[in-house]
Amino acid sequence: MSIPENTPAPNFIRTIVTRDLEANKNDGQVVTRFPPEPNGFLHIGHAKSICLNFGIAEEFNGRCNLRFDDTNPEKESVEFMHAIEQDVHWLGFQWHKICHASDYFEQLYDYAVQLIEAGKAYVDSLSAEQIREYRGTLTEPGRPSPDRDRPIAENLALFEQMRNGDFADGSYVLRAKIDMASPNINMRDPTLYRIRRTHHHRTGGDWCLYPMYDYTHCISDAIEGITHSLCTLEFEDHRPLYDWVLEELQTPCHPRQIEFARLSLEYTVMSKRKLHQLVTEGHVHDWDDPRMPTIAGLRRAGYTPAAIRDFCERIGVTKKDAWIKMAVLESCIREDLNEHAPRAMAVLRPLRVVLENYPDDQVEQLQAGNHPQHPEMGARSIAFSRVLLIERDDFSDDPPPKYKRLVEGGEVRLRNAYVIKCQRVIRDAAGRITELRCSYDPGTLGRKPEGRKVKGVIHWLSEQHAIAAELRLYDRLFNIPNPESLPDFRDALNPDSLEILPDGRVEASLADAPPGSRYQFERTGYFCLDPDSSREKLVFNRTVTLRDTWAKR
RNA sequence: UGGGGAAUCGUCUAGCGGCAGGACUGCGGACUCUGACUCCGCCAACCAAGGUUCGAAUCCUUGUUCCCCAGCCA
Repeated sequence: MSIPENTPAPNFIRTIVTRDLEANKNDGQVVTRFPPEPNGFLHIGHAKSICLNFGIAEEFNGRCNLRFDDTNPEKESVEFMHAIEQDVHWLGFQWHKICHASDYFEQLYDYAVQLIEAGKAYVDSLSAEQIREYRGTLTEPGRPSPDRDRPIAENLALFEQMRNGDFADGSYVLRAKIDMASPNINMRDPTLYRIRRTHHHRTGGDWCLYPMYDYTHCISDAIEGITHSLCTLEFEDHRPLYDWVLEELQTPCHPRQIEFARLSLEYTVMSKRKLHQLVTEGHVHDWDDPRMPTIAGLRRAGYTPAAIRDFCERIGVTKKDAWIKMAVLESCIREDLNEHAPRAMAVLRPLRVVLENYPDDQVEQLQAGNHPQHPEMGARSIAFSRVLLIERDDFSDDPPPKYKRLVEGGEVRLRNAYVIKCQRVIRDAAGRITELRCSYDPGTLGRKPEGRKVKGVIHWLSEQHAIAAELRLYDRLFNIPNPESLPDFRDALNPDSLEILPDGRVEASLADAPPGSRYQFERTGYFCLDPDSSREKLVFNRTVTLRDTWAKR
């Protein structure tokens, strides 16, 4: 795993920060921030930003704030805020402090007054539609609003009245006075404040006037003494506005905005609007559904913070629009879990095996190592008896070439136990296999069989000792790499993204496993105990399958 | 002939005038009481055309393709 200890891979932002430090900019300080809007759960794309911002701060002995960009109360909530805090923390990062743009509302208001006094902002009575018309198009310049040259004193009075609630929602806005002919549309007198009589989750009913992102973000950065303000590519055209506000206001600190490419992951969607839709329309169970690309979903699926951080390191940071394959994420979690997850045996789709030459009333406690490469992880006992359960897939009455598992008349090794031979196949009236009658070779416990080679090894459970478990098998949520390319992304939803196996069995040693614990069920995949589990019924989520070079053939 | 960005193996990424390297994937093989892991090997790239230079992925010119922007969202 290539996380904190190792030197991180070079990227253009680290290069910039290193150069700034060498040039002794910002008094040798590095201060970053992760600025989510609390209007949804964090997803793997946010993890990239979190790892970048907290990672840069960590690497250069700086600080990173967690700042909530809570300027649009209509969509935000404390619930989302808490979920975000939990997720950042779970990823293993510690913020220097938690901040809220809403904490700066008073300062922001004062700064706006300064802007008005300097003749750099005005109160506009144009409607939203009119503002759009006046803005011009990509190829044609805009026209000035009739209110553009409103006298400063009048602007001041009006702005105060806006704050006092004297006007209806939407009747007035405060706009920056920049350049209606700018080729950059963001500079055509952008809106700074709008009137919204909405309860804010932190300031309650204190305000009916809320600042816009472009105005709020740069000032918040300046207030917090941010040195490097890292954001995604779509804000590149906003940088002139970011700089304009801070220059006009002569703030004590002027952070440098640097843009990088957001994460795009194949077979999922990343837009919050669409994730919202998946939840509210019931295509998934909740924000933490293991099929969701949210941090909470990945956590519930069994992903580890280390794997997610490793992933963010592996994908790199550039300005190029890139599509990351799901295989990269899966490789990260397999690498981590292969190393750290204890092994156990589980039978997903049981098939009964009766050992005809094994005493009816005998039970042996066999020892099984918890990790093949790490004996220090210990071992546990597994009961062995006359009636066993094996995986249905591990027997075939029509084996393909090179099939190494059990066939009629053939032998197979039971993992951590004996070699058995299939004598007879029992079928029901419909011809479906209901049971296998086998014999075991008592001389093969911990020993190779004599005079022959047994290639196959399969997992098993003693029927009377195994405990019931529901196994939830997850697959990709969408069946095309880029669902957002469709007119309606929901058309690409994978109908088989969840398969529930209600009649699975797991070994008894798992009876007291705590929710969230992760295991490798040998030969089938990595699983994580779901919070839906109860004493009566264990529920496991499949995090990811094992690599399977056989299945690929 | 609006503005802002980006182009390197299939994918992601390193490179900063001097042997195009790594990761994921794929394909062979070895090992194996997990068809896992591990190990060995292989396939595979500088968007194009010019120019500068002893030497160009890198510098210059001209193209091409892709992405973003016309919220009182962030």
